Amino acid sequence: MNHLSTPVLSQIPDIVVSRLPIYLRTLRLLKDQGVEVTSSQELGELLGLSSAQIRKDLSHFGEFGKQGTGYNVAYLCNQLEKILKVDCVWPVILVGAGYLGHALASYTGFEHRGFRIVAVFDNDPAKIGSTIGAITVQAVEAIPSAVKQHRCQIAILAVPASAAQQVAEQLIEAGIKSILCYAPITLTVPPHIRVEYIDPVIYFQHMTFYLEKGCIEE
Amino acid sequence: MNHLSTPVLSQIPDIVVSRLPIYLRTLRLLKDQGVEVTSSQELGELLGLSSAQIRKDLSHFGEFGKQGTGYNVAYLCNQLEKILKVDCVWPVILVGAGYLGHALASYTGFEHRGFRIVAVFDNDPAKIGSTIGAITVQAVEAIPSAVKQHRCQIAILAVPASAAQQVAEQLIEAGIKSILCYAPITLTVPPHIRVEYIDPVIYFQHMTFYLEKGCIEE
DNA sequence: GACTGTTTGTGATAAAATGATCAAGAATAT
DNA sequence: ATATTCTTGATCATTTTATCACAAACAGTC
Repeated sequence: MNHLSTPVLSQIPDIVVSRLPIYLRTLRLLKDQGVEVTSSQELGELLGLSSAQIRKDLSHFGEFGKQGTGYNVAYLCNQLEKILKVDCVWPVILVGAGYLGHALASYTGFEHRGFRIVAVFDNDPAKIGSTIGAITVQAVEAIPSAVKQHRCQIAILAVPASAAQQVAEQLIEAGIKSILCYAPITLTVPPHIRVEYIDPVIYFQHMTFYLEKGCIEE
Repeated sequence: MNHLSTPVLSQIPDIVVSRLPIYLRTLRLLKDQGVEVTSSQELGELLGLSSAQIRKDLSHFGEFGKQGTGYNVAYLCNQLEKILKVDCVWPVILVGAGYLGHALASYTGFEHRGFRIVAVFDNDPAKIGSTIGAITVQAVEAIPSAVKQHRCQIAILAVPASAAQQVAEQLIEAGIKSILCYAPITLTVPPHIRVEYIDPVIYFQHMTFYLEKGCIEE
C-alpha cells in the first residue's frame, strides 16, 4: 500500500483559499489607487478581519512581507494571482441566455480579473442565433464541441431551477470541472466536480434572521 | 454591573443560521415534489452534509422531528420560515438599473420565497422614468422617502464598484439595515449594518485554485 | 405484547479556526 | 551610533465548529 499513491493535492484549508480572492480584490484596488505598500493591519481594517488572520493565511504560501514595512502591494498581487492561477485568462462558458445570462455576458469586469465568457448556450430556438455583444447564442447541443475547442473547465449555469440538474449533467459529461450555479437548487454531482452557488434569496433569508420583523403582508 | 443589561440577541452561531436557508430551499423542493416526510440522512445526502450536522443545527431552535420517522416536511418548512422570519413578504429596494438590475427586477422567483422588489433607483437620467415590469425607475434622491414609505430594511446594491461605497452610505443614511452588494468591493459600514456580497469572480478564483492551469493567454 | 428497524436529540470528543503573544528584522528619529 | 517604533511570521492558547456515539422514542411486524 503506497501512502503516496494519491498525491496530496493541497493541505491548505479551503476556508483560507476562499479568502485569497478577497485579499486580491482589495490589493488590486489599493494598487489602482497608487498605494505601493500596505500592512496586514491596514488590509484587515479594510476587510473587517484581524491582521493575524491575514498574516496566517498568507504564511501558508510563503513569506511575502518585510518586518517593519509590510507588504509591497504590486508584488503581493502578483503572488496571489499566481497562487490562484489567475495570472492569465480562463475561458468560461455560459448556459442560459435570459435576463441574467445577458447581464453576465455583457459584464465587462471579468476579463481583467482572469476570466472571459467565450460561448453562450440556450435551448430556446427564439434565442439561438441571436447575439450578445460579440457572442452568438448556440444550441445546448453545441456545448461539448465548444468545451473541447476552448479547453474550457468552468461553466456558469444560469438556467431555471427545473432545468439546472439536467444541464449540469450535460456540462460534466462535456468535460466541465467547475460550475457556478445561479439556479436556486443544490446540484447532485460527482465528488471531483466543484460547484459554487449564487442564490440571492439565501443571503436575504440570512439577513432577515437578524432583522426586526417588518413585512408587507401575510 | 448587570449581566443581563444587554439582552443576548442570539447565541446561535452565525454559521448555523447561514445553513438554514439551504435547508429551507431543499425542504420546499421536497414539499413541491409531494414528499411528506424526510430524515436528516436524506436531507444530508441531498445537500452533501452529515445527518448529525443537520440534526444539531435544528436542535438549536427546538425539536421538530420524531424518532423512528423523521421530519414532517411541511411542518419543518413552516418552522424554518418562522425562524428566518420569511413567513411573510419583505420589501426590498434595488439601486442600479443596468443589465444586472434589470435581471434582478425581472426575476419572478423572489416573491414566493419571502421578498419583493418594491422600488428601483438609478442616477442615469436616461433610465429614470423608464419601467421594468410594473416598476418605474426613480432618481436616487428618492431613496429616503421610498425607504420610509415601504418601511424597507433591505437593499440590493447593483451599481458600478466606483459608486458603491457612496450609494451604500446613502442607503444607510436612509435607514436601510442590510445590503446585498453585487459590486466587487468590500464596503465600509457601521457595525450594526449587515452586508452580504455576491461577486462571481470571487467564486471563479476560488475554483481555479483547485483546477489544472488552462488559460487562453497571459 | 414483544421484537426489530429506524431515527431523533444530545453529551462527549475531536478537529479546526481564530486570537494573543513575542522574538527578530527593518525603518526612522535622536 | 543608539533608541524607538513598526511589522512580520511563528508559536502557543483559546474558542468555535464538526463529528461521534448512543439512549430514548416511535413505527411496523409477528
